[in-house]
Amino acid sequence: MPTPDTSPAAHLIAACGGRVTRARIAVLEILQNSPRSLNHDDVAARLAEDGMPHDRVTLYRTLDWLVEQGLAHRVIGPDRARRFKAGGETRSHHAHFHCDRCGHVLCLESIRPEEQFTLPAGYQPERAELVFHGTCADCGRQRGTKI
Amino acid sequence: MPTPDTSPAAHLIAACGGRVTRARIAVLEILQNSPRSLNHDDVAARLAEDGMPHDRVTLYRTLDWLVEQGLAHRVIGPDRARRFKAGGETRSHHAHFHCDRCGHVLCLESIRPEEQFTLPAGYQPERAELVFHGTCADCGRQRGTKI
DNA sequence: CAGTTAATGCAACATTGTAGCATTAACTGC
DNA sequence: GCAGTTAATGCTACAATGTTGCATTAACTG
Ligand SMILES: [Mn+2]
Ligand SMILES: [Mn+2]
Ligand SMILES: [Zn+2]
Ligand SMILES: [Zn+2]
Repeated sequence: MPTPDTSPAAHLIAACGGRVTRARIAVLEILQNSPRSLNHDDVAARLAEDGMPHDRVTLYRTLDWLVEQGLAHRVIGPDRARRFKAGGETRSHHAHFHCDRCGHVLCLESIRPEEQFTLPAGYQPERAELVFHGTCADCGRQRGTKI
Repeated sequence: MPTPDTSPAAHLIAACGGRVTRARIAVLEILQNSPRSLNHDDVAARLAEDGMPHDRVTLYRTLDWLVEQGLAHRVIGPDRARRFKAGGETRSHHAHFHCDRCGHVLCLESIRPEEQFTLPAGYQPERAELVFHGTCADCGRQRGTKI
């Protein structure tokens, strides 16, 4: 029986008013420790590695909850699977880069497409999603290496 | 037994070198006659209305073929279903607008995000997808009317 | 520590998209 | 026009992703 979790992740979750469960702590820490966005399967695999597997449905609900609370954000990608990353994006909505070689989705925090474009009359945009496709820095360096 | 179809759609299909089938003609004309993008179900419903229903799988393959040939293009949207619109987009890759009220996806031909942004060193972008979310011109005009 | 209730696990289902293969129909050459 | 060839279609079964309902568990409360 582990002592009550006092990790930063646990504190963030507690601050939202929800219950601080092992699943939420573990998932949020996995997102926080990953440099790139993860889909449900990625998270499930890491949970299993760490010896705490969870049901598929729990994972869907946990990730949705983290997004609702602003502790994670969804990344739009070309495949049908949703991807997630730690941190909200309501304020700083940034662009993303999808690598066609390794399949990773990375955040481009420096690029914020909001208010960069003038829409035709009548349209009332509330947010913009910008996704680049191509070769990421890692894959561009190691040509020919299949990750 | 209808006479050989000499519609513009049939000519476009013939110019691609593929067989000019009823399914391809009907689907392409449906896309051409729609002001907004359509998903597979939308197209299937219109085909059924016109008295020529087709198998689900045929529709998937037909739409994919039209995109391969450059006669249609895929629209990225927030839901899991792909949407299609007549016309290629290899050259003029434009932005799209997703209306949160009526759910329609519209093309913003005037907005082309390519080469508008400078990426961090190492990234080699090949194309960009830009999607706005908000209220479309129609929904902004007719407040409270549910389409 | 016991009681309350949110969170979880499980099973079943829904949606979207694919693969294999037999059948049909569009083209080709006559 | 007609027969032969083969691309396209229809059908079935399946895969991947996500959702719903409900019984059980575990996190909080006092
Ligand atoms: Mn991001
Ligand atoms: Mn378009
Ligand atoms: Zn890469
Ligand atoms: Zn609208």
